[in-house]
Amino acid sequence: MDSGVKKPGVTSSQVARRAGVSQSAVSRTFTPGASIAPKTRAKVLAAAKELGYRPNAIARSLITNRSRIIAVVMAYLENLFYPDVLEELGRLLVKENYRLLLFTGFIDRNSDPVFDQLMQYRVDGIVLASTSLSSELSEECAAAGIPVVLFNRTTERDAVSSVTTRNREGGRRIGEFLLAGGHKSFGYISGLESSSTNRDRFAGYREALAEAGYDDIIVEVGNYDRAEAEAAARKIFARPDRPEALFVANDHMAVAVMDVARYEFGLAIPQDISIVGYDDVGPARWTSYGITSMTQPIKRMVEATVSILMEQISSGEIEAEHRILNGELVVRTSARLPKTGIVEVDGRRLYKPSKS
Amino acid sequence: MDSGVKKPGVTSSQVARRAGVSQSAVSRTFTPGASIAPKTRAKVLAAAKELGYRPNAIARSLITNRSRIIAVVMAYLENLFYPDVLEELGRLLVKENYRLLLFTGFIDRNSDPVFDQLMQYRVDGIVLASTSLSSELSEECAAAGIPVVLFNRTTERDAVSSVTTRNREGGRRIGEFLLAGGHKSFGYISGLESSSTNRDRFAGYREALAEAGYDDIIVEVGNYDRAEAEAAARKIFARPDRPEALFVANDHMAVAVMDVARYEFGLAIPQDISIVGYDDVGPARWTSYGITSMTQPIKRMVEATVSILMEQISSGEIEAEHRILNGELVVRTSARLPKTGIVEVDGRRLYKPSKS
DNA sequence: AGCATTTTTGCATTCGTATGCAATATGGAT
DNA sequence: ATCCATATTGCATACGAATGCAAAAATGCT
Repeated sequence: MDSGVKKPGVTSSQVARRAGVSQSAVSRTFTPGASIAPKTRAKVLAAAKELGYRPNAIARSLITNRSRIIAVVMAYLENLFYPDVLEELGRLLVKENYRLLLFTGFIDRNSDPVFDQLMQYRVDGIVLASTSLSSELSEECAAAGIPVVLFNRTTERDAVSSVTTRNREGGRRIGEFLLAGGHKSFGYISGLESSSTNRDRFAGYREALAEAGYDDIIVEVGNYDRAEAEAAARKIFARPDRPEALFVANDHMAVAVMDVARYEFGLAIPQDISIVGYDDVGPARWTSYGITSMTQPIKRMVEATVSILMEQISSGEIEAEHRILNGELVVRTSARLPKTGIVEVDGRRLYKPSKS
Repeated sequence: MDSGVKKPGVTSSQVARRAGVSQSAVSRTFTPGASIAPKTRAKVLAAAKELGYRPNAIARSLITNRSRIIAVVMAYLENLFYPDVLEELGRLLVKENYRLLLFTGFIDRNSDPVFDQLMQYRVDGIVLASTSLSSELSEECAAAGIPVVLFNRTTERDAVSSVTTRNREGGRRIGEFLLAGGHKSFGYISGLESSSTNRDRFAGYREALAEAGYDDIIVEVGNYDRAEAEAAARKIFARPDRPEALFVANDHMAVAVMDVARYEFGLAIPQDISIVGYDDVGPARWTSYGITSMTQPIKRMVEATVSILMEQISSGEIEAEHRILNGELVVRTSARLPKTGIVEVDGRRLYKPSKS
């Protein structure tokens, strides 16, 4: 009842004494590849087990100058895409013997406390999902030799790597799909206008439509937010020239838009309106929604992220690397089907037009 | 290009030299409440800024024997309840100047590597959500003076605290609600049968029904899993004596069950069947589902969790504490309404029968 | 100014582990 | 048994910051 102190914990010296060896021997026992005789090692392990010893990662970090911790900054967890990413990141990092220090919420202000904390723990790498970093901060990381990977975002900035999918091609594919479905008027509910992801998706969509002669897209801003997406949907659906086809910048918003369409405007999907989303997130697959959506291959994206980190950590070279993966357009029930171009792969229906 | 080494980073000694003071002075500058003259402090801060110095949290932890890291073990992130919890935990811990080390996936086996890692980082506390801990492990934590809090689960085990809601009363309330709605036959789709949460919810439900003379509840196991819940729903809906009312142990499963009811069995909700869930998770609020559901007050649950941790950390006393909060039954459209007992509070409709 | 307090400072040590180096032990070949 | 190459060990030190202690400086009081 006195205290307020955590119990000290067993140290390598205590184990050493118990095993009748030096502290160095204990250290070497727990250092893979170190020079230690099997017999000594066994003695040490026995003593360690008796005392309940575990190497102190903090002390180790201090001397190796490696924390084996990766900071992950992630916000917007209400979009199931990100929890999925997080779970996969956790899995892979553990496999590489790294720990995941999570920062939720955004890094927005300039001299950010979150960033400070992150640097104080001397993390070995940083993953930024649904968040960016000011240029000063990213340069500071580069200067400190800490690799930074943007997840599902990209930037021109030096020394910051990124993992994305071909958002522009994705947007284009969606445009082509809707055109092939025979639609004649088009709308778009955008994500955050400042995000590269949103810009690219829209650019591709617009290109595809423009090539077919459709230059007027009805655009409203949803900012990747449910409530804003609902508001945007209401504006679009209330128009006399309501579009026949609507691309919503991600599924998280598309779900909300579909509810507005059906329950506030009495629209039948896809008879009255076709809706296409992006991410192929959990709810997109639920029967109530069945959203036709561009897939983002989370597993491969996370693999790429981790591999960039591992590579840069072990080489010490922080040269920006940009991995861009392919997605697929999964066809479900939220949009009218084109006559051709739909193929079935592993039980999923994809849109793969067979042009040159 | 040679290297593979992280840049060493600025140390307190370098700052000290630059500022013309001792290393101690630098340390005291960054230690709140330490004895340092304002003038000296200013000099140090200036020098620190010039050099880009940040205290090394690792080195600090080593000597203070406090990592200011809380380990959070969480699985089952596809249930949006948990990402919500995680976000809130992150927010509160940062406010208390703690960091969040996340472990995804379950702790199942006995001598678990995850647990080892967690102990190696000398975390100051542990939060277990959607996961438990074997008795040996929890005792080991207690012995090491590390507080452990179970989130949304409980246990009889000494030295492990817990935060839950009144699941039994919740189940009972749901039973009463369905009875008041005039239903005559009842079903239950269970969560993990080993979880305290599931046991308590079902116990309360059964009690309420038994008191009204209904002893036969049709039960199928969903294990808190979407696919299993769908299978369970199919079994129940295919019965000739399909129940009029169905309590699904959480919303994550209830969503799946509703889709099966509507799209595979053509059932109208709530005309043909009433469905009630638990958690009041995001999708429960979406118009397509509108699930009548027992709320779990995430914010207050997280507050309780953090406050238990902070208290035990600062006192050094690891005495198991069990906080049990109240939930409310939010009434939406997935279940037939009783004639009385529905009140509106802050725009939400709640079921609050006015019995003694 | 002189003395007593209080505040501020620097010194030296400590936390628990890793590692270069020199010393010692081991094994093999002769 | 002797010698040499190799494997293993312990010693001593370093990592970066916090802190008890004593010395030094600043302040208050008469």
